[in-house]
Amino acid sequence: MDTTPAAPRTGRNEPLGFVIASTGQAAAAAFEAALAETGLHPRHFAVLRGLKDGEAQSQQQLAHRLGIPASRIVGLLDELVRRGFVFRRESPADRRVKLVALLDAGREELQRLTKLAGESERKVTTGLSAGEQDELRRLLGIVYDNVAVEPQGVRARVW
Amino acid sequence: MDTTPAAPRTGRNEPLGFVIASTGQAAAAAFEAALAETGLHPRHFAVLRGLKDGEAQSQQQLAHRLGIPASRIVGLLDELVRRGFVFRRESPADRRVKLVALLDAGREELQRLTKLAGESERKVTTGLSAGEQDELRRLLGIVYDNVAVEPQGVRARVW
DNA sequence: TATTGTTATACTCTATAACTATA
DNA sequence: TATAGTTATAGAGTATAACAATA
Repeated sequence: MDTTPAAPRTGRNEPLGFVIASTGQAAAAAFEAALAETGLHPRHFAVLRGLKDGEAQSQQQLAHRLGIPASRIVGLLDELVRRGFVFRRESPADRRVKLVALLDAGREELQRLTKLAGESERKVTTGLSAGEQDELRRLLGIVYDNVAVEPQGVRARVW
Repeated sequence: MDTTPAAPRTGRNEPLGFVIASTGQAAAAAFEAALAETGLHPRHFAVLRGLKDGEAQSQQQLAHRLGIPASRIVGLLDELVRRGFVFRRESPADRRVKLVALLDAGREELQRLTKLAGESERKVTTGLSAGEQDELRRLLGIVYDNVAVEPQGVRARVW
């Protein structure tokens, strides 16, 4: 017998909030699936992107900029260091601080992930004209400002 | 010093997938917050809605229809029974089966939750004309069909 | 005393599978 | 044997707070 639960049909009169939430979840899941072959999570991608601007920076600067709790950035960086994508070194100015930056392998991995992200983005936008994509962005921006608790224009960290 | 992490600014060139995902998360969080005063989770709301059509039904029918795993419906119903919103009784035809249905208090609670959901929905749609809401629905429908793994038109359960 | 990075603890969530009582 | 409902267990994920080193 069929044991898989039948999800509710998309009633045309489901609340818009529900439609947005479930579409958002599906999009996030699709992106996570797109990265799965690398063994990395979207958050690792976010960290690598946060490091791409060259200059070595402290872990806390990085975490703060990405909206990642300080206690969580450690594990993410551990994994990236373990894979040889990132290195840590002591700050000469303050020995409490660890400066982190990309290695060449990390730059390559970032390219690879960016390519996968682009494919995922293309999948998301299939069938939407450039104008429709702009319109969707605009409408979601309005919704976001309506519901977000954060200061306006600041998005919660999903990836 | 400021310890709250600064979330990344909504760059206008963030991938659309990210914009959708973070907006979806914010919408879901807003709805959950709207229900918080009742002490119930959006999933309880979904269960009550699933029961509103009167006829008593087995827990598994209900779980299957809502896309909730069988082992999870139990706890949700426990809470609703505890609050006097729902009752369980043995099926006369098959004593393994428990039929569940709304009590009057459950119907009242459902109304209350529906009202809160409506307020949340109004908050989501503030500043959007009816036409824009339709357009947003349409565009998200395209995206959903692009990325969803489920059979088309079937939405994952968020609430 | 305060701060950076780190680790440990405790807590929530959830999926899985075991278990019971019926069929 | 199979099924409905239930419960137990284990694992992932995460937030919080404790901690060591340094300022």
